[in-house]
Amino acid sequence: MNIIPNDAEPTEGSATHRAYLELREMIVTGQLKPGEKLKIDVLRKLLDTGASPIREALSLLTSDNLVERIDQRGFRAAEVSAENFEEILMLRSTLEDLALRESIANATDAWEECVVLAHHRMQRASDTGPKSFEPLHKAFHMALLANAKSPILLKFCSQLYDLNIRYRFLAGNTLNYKKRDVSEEHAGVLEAVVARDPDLASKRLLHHYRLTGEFLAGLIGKGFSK
Amino acid sequence: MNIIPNDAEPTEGSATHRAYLELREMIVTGQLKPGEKLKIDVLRKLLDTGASPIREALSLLTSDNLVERIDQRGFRAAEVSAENFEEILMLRSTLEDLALRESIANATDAWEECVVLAHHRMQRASDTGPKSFEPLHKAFHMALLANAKSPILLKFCSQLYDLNIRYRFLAGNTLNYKKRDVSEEHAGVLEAVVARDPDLASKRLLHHYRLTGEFLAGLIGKGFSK
DNA sequence: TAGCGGAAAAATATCGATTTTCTTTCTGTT
DNA sequence: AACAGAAAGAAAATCGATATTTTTCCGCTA
Repeated sequence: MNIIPNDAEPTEGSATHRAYLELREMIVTGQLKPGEKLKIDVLRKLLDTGASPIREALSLLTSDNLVERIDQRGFRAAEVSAENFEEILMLRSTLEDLALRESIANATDAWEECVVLAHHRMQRASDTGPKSFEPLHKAFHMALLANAKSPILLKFCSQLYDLNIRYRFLAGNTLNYKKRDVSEEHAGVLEAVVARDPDLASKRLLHHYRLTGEFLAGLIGKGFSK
Repeated sequence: MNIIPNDAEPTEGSATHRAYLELREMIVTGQLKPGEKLKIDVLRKLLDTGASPIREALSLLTSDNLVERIDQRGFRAAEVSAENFEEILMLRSTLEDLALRESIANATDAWEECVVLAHHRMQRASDTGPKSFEPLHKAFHMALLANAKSPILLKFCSQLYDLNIRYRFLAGNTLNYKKRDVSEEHAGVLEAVVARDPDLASKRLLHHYRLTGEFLAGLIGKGFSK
């Protein structure tokens, strides 16, 4: 990530790629609501581009479980539910546990430095808005796992991260989240990673997720109203 | 496939959906080779359809990790490697273990009947060609897991199944596979599931995968030549 | 002869218009 | 008043053509 992150989407990349990033952002942040119909024509005008890039971007977002595609009936933003949230939490716990252990097993100094750096950048941005904090938060979590030589696993984790963070946005602003002792929890995980203690690191990471899960479950309540 | 193939793809569904199924089949069976460039124009003529459905189908196949998309540089069939194979095997073991246990935990008579039925259908087709056997084989394996109330997990398992079976096709014909005691292994899993013994069922299922893995690793050798 | 632009060719990506499919509304009947 | 069926409207899907980008190939220079 660089300085002046947002609004930095001029003409780089293909129209499809830009549409992909924008739509993804809109869905994750809740700007496009769960279950909402995603009409090609509306989005086309909204993003000022053609129908093809939109369709293709939406097709790609289906991979990420952020968009549902119903043949001959268009696209819609993925639904949310308490069950879905639970499932994401469960899968994240399982898969990140796996990835983190593998990552630590392959530990190198270079990787360790990347993690420390990612943590520092996230810390530095902890007082700024979610717009700059969130990407760094994700970067930190992914950096923890990045040393696992398992591309598919990492892809799954990345997807689940996005699905999870979406619930944070849907549950309201993310300020409350940061009010919690998240900072300490992160530091704890980092410490265990630097100590190359897989059990402790995993324990702390999963604890972090469990707390976040309970926290969000509380905000969410039992049901979602569209 | 060949001239006048299954012909069982009339006009049902959208052109995109048909293209998706055909391309997927071609990649899984190795008709489109790993790493091969997938030129829109070639496929367009091959499947006798427009460029849009092809592009969209390829975009959807990226979800399944069967196609790689490089922005502004087109699509290609996913690469294969010994590491990739190992990873798939490892993830499958982990995730199917999870799913199978959850599935058994939620066991109902109706589900049990579906599993028995799927097994029977697969058995009945065990002497026929892979063309009819393979879908039933997949159906059986997915039926085992289907009772887990975890759509995302099941989707992952389904994807990993396809990725795995691709290696079987790439390693040569699937006849050798069936020569093994696969039939007995399947029966063993079924038995344990009917007995609702999660530990035994999982143990047998993972054993089945481990054997298949070793078997394929032997065929594959260390490297893949394009 | 290796390396370096720089056209020409090829392929991708995108657009605008058309066709097909779904959805809603309207109408006549029971 | 309720409902089936038809017709109009809306939206998705697809096509054909064009614009953009990447790749290839060739001649030039050092």
